Amino acid sequence: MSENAREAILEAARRTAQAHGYGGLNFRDIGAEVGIKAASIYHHFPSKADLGAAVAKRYWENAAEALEALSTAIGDPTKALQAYPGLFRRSLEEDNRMCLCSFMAAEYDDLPDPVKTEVQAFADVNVAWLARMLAAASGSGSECETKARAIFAAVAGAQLIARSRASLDLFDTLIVSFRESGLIPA
Amino acid sequence: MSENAREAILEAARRTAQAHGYGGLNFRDIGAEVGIKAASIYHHFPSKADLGAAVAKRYWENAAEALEALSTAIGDPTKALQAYPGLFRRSLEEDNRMCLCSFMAAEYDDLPDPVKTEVQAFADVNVAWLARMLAAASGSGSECETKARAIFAAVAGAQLIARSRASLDLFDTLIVSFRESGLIPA
DNA sequence: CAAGTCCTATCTAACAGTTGGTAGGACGGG
DNA sequence: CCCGTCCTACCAACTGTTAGATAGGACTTG
Repeated sequence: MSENAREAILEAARRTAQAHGYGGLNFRDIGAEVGIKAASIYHHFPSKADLGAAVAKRYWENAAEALEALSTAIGDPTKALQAYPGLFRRSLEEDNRMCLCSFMAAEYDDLPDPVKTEVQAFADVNVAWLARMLAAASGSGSECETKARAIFAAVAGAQLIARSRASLDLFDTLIVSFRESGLIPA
Repeated sequence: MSENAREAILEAARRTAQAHGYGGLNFRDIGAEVGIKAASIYHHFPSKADLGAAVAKRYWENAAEALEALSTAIGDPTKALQAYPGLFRRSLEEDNRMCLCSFMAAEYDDLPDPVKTEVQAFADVNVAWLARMLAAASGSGSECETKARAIFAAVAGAQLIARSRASLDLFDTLIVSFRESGLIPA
């Protein structure tokens, strides 16, 4: 139960943070979920800030992997772009949770610096992937990164709004709307 | 100092909530900002939930007024639509704050029911106004409300992302991108 | 007018619970 | 025996909330 516990802590913390944010993280609840006492978590993470940063880092690393998997599995960049919002949909499917980094973007003022860094990395990873897909799909454009940022922001916003209604349908409708307007290539 | 104190409390709570969310609200800090002790706030609001609901309600009421003022001042609905993101920009201008209700949308799981209601009212007010402008601008369409929701979500997302970089420029760029893609009428 | 009564707005003081974090010991496997 | 892992027990800070007191003004009443 060495690396096992660490993994379990990270996983429990991620799930909690996706529903209640960084501020909603607390050692006792995480411990209870893992089957460990709160104080024991300090054996794996020296502080809450470190745990938060570790969670956020793992989060964007997993996102990066998922994006790579998506683009290699689908091949066609336009179709990969169409599948992109599905990743955000999955968080909503998991008990109406939201993207960890969107939540933390809201909490930005109260985040320890190391956590802020990881949150930004998540956005960077997404924008970079989107820009690559856009470039591959339309064969050009220095504005690819700008467009990528717009797609990222819009999808994050759709998730936020849909969450406040606990409605997957609303999320789907919003994405369709983005597609019809031309924000996301069709 | 009767209604005066109540006003001051609401104002301080709004400013705090726009930066730290509902969870970031606490009676002692609000009291200190107003120049009153925490316990005295209970003379004006029976509980934190009530204060939160009052703040959120006033927030969307003010938003509704601002939207009316915008559309009557500008006249042309297309130009009013173009000016819409400016309202969200203003929050960022005020010390990188964000829309109260976007923040609370993230905190949705932890919100008392009366607060949830007011948060949704804010979204409704925005969508209704946007739908009206869209209908007036393009003379038609039952999908106006759908489009309105998409614009609302995208602008909220842009604000969220821009906040996490503390960058007004980023916000402006995102809005321009929405306009160029056709999401917001040009 | 004076005295008594009430209301409003605020205070001090404390409560019970929760938080992040620390100190020091128990215990099992190599 | 010692090291990795976990524990119990605690602390100080902070939370929402309550109880009870106080100061001052307004109203009523003798």
